[in-house]
Amino acid sequence: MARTPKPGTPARGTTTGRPIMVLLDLLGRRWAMRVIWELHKKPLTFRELQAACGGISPTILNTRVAELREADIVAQDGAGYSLTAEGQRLLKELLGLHEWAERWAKRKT
Amino acid sequence: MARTPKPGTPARGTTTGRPIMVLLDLLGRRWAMRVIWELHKKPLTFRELQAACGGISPTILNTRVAELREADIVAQDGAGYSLTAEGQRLLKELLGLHEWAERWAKRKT
DNA sequence: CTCTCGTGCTACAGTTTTTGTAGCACGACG
DNA sequence: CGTCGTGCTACAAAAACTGTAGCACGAGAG
Repeated sequence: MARTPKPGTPARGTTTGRPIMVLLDLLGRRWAMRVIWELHKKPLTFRELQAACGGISPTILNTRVAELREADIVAQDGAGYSLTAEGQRLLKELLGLHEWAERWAKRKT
Repeated sequence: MARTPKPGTPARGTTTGRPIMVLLDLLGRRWAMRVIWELHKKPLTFRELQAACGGISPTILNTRVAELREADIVAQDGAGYSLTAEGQRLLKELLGLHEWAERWAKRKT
């Protein structure tokens, strides 16, 4: 499959490697943010993570997890998968999205 | 193409329609966040937006823009495409990602 | 009116990504 | 040895995305 984007190298829709563009490419891949989200509470095994994501196929989970690991967002140790320090900081930003989503859901159509 | 996820209706990997899950599905589609990002400064025409995203194909741009419009994040008027009030709030959350990305790019490997 | 220009957008075929199911190889335990 | 749970791979089918071409429309010029 495709290459993991890294800051300083071209990503989808840009050749400059601007960090935000690289990040948007990385997080814009299916399940990427969800995986980070599901690791918020505690480390999970591969299969727990798979179940937490509603039965995502192992193929793509493995791909995403490998990318996030290369990006230093997720780590793997004996106990399974967990967020790195960077990953935890990123999760905090996703919490902002959570708040936004809650308000968004309440908007009157 | 696929259905636009809405809060309260099932999204990828969930049947509950939890707002954050719905949002992660919506934003996890290719180019979705990038489109929001590129509208930060001023409204853009379809073709300006296309160029801003590095030549994204019109097919998918149109799909994304329609989804974001249904989600009340992007609006379309005579002057082109722009962010709604909701969209502007969401953009602020993406700015958090920007800061994170800048620090991330500077980390020593 | 006609010609040109830029617009939003669609058609369509080709490619890449994602999905779903099956199951392998390994280590721990009995 | 047999069984269990683990991380993960194989592979074919389906869905998403890409790239190019070009249509239909409205505004402005002649």
